[in-house]
Amino acid sequence: MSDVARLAGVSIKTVSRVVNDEPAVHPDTAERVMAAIEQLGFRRNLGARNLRRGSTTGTIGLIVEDVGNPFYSELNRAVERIATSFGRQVLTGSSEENSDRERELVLEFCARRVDGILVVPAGLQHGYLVPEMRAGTPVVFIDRPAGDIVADTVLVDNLGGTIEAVTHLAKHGHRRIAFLGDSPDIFTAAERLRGFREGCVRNGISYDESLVSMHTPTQEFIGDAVKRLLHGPDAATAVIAGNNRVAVHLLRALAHAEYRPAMVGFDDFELADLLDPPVTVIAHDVSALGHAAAELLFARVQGDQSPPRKVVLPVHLVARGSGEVAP
Amino acid sequence: MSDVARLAGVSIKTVSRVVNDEPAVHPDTAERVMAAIEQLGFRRNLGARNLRRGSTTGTIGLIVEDVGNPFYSELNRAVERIATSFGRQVLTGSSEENSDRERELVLEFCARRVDGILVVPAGLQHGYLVPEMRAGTPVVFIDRPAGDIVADTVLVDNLGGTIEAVTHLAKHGHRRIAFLGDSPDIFTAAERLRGFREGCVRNGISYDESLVSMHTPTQEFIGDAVKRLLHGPDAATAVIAGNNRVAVHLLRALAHAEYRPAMVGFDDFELADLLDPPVTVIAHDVSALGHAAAELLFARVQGDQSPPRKVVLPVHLVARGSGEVAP
DNA sequence: GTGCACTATGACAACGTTGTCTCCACCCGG
DNA sequence: CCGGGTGGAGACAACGTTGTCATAGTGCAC
Repeated sequence: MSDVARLAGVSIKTVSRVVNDEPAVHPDTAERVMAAIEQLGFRRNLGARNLRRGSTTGTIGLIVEDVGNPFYSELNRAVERIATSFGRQVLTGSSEENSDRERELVLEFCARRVDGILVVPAGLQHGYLVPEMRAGTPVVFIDRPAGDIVADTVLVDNLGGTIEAVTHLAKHGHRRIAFLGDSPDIFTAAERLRGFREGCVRNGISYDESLVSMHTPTQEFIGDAVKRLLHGPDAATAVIAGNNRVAVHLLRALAHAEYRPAMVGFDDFELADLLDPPVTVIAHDVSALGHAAAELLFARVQGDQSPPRKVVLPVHLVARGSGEVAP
Repeated sequence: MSDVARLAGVSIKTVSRVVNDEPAVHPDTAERVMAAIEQLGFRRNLGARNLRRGSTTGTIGLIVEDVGNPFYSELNRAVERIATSFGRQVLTGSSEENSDRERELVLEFCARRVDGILVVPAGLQHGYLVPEMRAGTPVVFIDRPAGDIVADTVLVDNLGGTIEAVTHLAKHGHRRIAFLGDSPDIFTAAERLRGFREGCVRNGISYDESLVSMHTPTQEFIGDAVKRLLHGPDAATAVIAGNNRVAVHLLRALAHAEYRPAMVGFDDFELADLLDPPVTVIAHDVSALGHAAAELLFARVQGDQSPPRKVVLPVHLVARGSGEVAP
């Protein structure tokens, strides 16, 4: 900046005035300055600017389990859209379902003085966030609630969705329904299992724990579960996949099976409609999830001091075929 | 920081020493300082630190067409992995295939003093990058080359891949092959079309322009193309989808067709193996693309001054069924 | 000619850090 | 008792900006 000032024969303050479009600069001077800027390829240093002005950095942080998972990348996109409309940029990070990594990312983002943080929490301990939030960094939890603090949260109706799935299968005559969920440490997985149980009760089906499998989904693990739960004389005639990862592995495990149970998945996914049979799912609007969370965050950024809010977004069953077959 | 210093009864420089783990601080003093930090919830301001030290900001920028597209989110993930290993964080942005937006994002990132930029370019004009690159911000182009400047680039073998696709179909007896590509303004689309043409020549098939359709893929447009190219007496017996978006729309358009042509897609995608028939694709390792680009970027960040490099990653055909049917 | 408002510009401090230099107290060997 | 080394700590400037205030020059009404 001082180089530009020297070249243009003005003070550095005048350069500042020009780059900030402040009035009260003579057009000729402004032009000289612009020329110097052009010639030297000057860009103002936003870091220094933010420091001096004490203003916000114009960035927000987004922490998800894995930015490469289509579910989270759709969320990412929705968040980015809102951020852009508020003139902010997005720092992203993958926690890999590891709470230490989550914490590391959050603190790093705070040190960078992001204007706010959106997080799909991996752990259940969020006390470390209290000083940050008190220091004025708003935090909104997405898809899963905070472990041990009260904070803004946007969720989907996991319970209602799974109940609906069970009811749907029961309506088509199924009495033995298996549930394959993600690790029970994950809020959504636990909640959906709760919904499964509740759904059984409401439909007069005795809840059978031996038809439930909760584990981080890998092809191998799901394959084993399929062998165990969907074969033999007492096999389940229908299965619910607890999330999109489980669903994909399950579909692959069933691909060459002689017998295909009825199936409903939680979370919609691309091409579900083109499979044979098309996959019935409990769908929810991931974009809406990101949208709502980001809107809430920016309300906080702009000074909204109202009590922490909890938003629960609706889900709906999309019947495509796989869930409508009789036992 | 001065608050911490006051509370601990030391100078602010000593606080700095403590937070930076510098030696030559008395353990008792350090403990007092730590306690004060804890009590006040102090976090050092990374912006100010970077300003003072003149060091890098520890961030890199990644610009893709759409962070929500699974192809780019996988790329994003690979980039993040490398960035993390270098202790950097990633700012992401979607250009939406709009070169003005791309430019805006790049300049914004530069103003934030990112250590480097990875970009899947939307436009063909990159002169605006010259001052930035001269100022020391390395830029690596991913998936598509820079329009009018020489710069590091990582591509996949679009030409070879499409030739292979044509050859594969020809080997299975097809002589009338349609090509559905993305907008010809996009480098990869144009390059794959070139490969299609070359593939026809090499296999003694006369290149028929009426069997080619190049357009931003929408369900409607692909549906029309299918009606036009794959019906009637002179219809194509096989079709090549120019990228993953085209493939998905094409599959949907063909889902309920009475006649299914043979098909090969460029870009692999999830569940391609579970469709009926499973989709034969020209696959390439998207993670490797991000990996290679990020590695190259960090080499530059760390001072590698060698001439700009152009890396072309191999592709390979994955025969799954859809491409192995006779006319 | 004097006073006043107004325009265009500059000097300087400050944002929150850290690098450099200096200072003081203490210990040790001679 | 003195000189020199060492360990611990502070004063100060500087990073690249911008907000505040001051200044010089101009035009205009009295």
